[in-house]
Amino acid sequence: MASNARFAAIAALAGDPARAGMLHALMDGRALTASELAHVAGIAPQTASGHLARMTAIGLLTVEKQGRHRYHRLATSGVAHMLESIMQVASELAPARKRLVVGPRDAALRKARTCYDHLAGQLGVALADALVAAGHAELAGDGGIVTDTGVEFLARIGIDVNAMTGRYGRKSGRVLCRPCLDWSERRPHLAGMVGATICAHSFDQGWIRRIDGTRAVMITPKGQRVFREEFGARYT
Amino acid sequence: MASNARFAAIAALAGDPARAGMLHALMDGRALTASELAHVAGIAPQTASGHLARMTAIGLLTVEKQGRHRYHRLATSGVAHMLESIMQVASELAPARKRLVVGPRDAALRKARTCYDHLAGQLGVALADALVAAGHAELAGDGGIVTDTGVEFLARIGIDVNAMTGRYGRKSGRVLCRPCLDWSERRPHLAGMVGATICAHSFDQGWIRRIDGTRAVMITPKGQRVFREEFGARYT
DNA sequence: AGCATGGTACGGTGACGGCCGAAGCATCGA
DNA sequence: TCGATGCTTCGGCCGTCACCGTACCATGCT
Repeated sequence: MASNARFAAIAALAGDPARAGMLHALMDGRALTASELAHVAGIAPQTASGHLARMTAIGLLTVEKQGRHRYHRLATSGVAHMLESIMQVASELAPARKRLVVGPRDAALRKARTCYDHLAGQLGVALADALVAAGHAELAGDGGIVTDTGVEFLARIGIDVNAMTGRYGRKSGRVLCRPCLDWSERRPHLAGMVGATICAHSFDQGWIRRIDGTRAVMITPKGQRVFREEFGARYT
Repeated sequence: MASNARFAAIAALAGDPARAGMLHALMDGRALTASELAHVAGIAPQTASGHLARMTAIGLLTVEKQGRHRYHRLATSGVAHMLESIMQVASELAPARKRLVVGPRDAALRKARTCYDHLAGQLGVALADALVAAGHAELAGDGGIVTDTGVEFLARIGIDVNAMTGRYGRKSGRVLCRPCLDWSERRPHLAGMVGATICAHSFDQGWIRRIDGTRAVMITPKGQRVFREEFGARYT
């Protein structure tokens, strides 16, 4: 079939180290400028410009210009999911010895970060674990659901898991969610509609805040209290 | 982080047209010989051999030798899922007008085929629709579940959805399943543990049979009866 | 043993593509 | 209006890699 060419083109775009770095940086769902992306990829701005143009042309990225800046972001959540699944394979295939922490910047990422539109890292996994332990959610490799008590629990905290129903095409009578395997913790955390809603609410309430311009987030004192006492999450 | 290199290497391997063709052919979960793969990719055997060696070396494929044949297959279901998600992006980004049927071989694929370990095409979608319509399953973009009546219904047909529990790491009290977006029908069908079990059972019972050496399957008369009368599936 | 077949190294060729320097546009601030 | 900044286009260099012809190894059949 003809779509094979498209498949190869997309995978090839993701297959260059420089572009992979940019896509990786965009995995937090934010929009970054060409200069920022050039910096994270370690290449000259002209080179980055070319890469970005190609990825935008094929539809992996969308760009919106504001003044003299051009903000690039992942075009769809499907793209984010594709990147996730490649990372998943990459970590499956990684030799077991290669599991060492490389630096303080990495440590912050492992602690808590965003993964496109939801929370990951120790925080993300701990929240997922806590919800499962309390019987508020059920997770398996194939999928997951939020139980009735979970819906109630989240509503009490101020999170309406039905708010984004439309966007995720929910037809079911139950609240479904998607597990997403964490590359640092190697355990599932909450993604999909529910994960995105929790993450957005956490930013809104000031429970978490972005660290400078990275995917890493810091947990505010208020967040510490909420995550530990309300959710019952346990993390170091 | 260092795993970025692995990410890029994997995506780059998938990003070559010839290799993409081979991976695509392996998406049905079967093991194919180097010659067969060279043929579907339209390249010389030596070239294919090199490609296969590289993909095996990085862990995308596994190979088992039988006599003078070497059978290659996708290493893990994670690899299949990665390929799926790339195809998903490729079809999202495809221009709308490009949706034409190209030939009889393609027609067979659209009718019914395997997608790694489960059923896809019109048959796969029709089965999923029928199960949802009967209240036996619930599907959304994020995930899906088989209801209690669904478990009972499938058990009556001879399909034990709990049989493969271990392999899929199910911890939940409910039977979860994974929706997989069909590239030809553009609608979700049943994947994951449940989809794999149904597919395997359908082969066992002689409801479907492979067409020569392709991903396409034909529906036997017995299968026609079962799918229509038992499942209540509607397809042309 | 002898031959055919499936599959794998090796070397050379050609092309695609990543990279940056230099130059050109657009936008913002003074 | 002038300069600074963000970004893009152009041109040329260079490395990488896909490809196949040839040759070589392994298995199986006769």
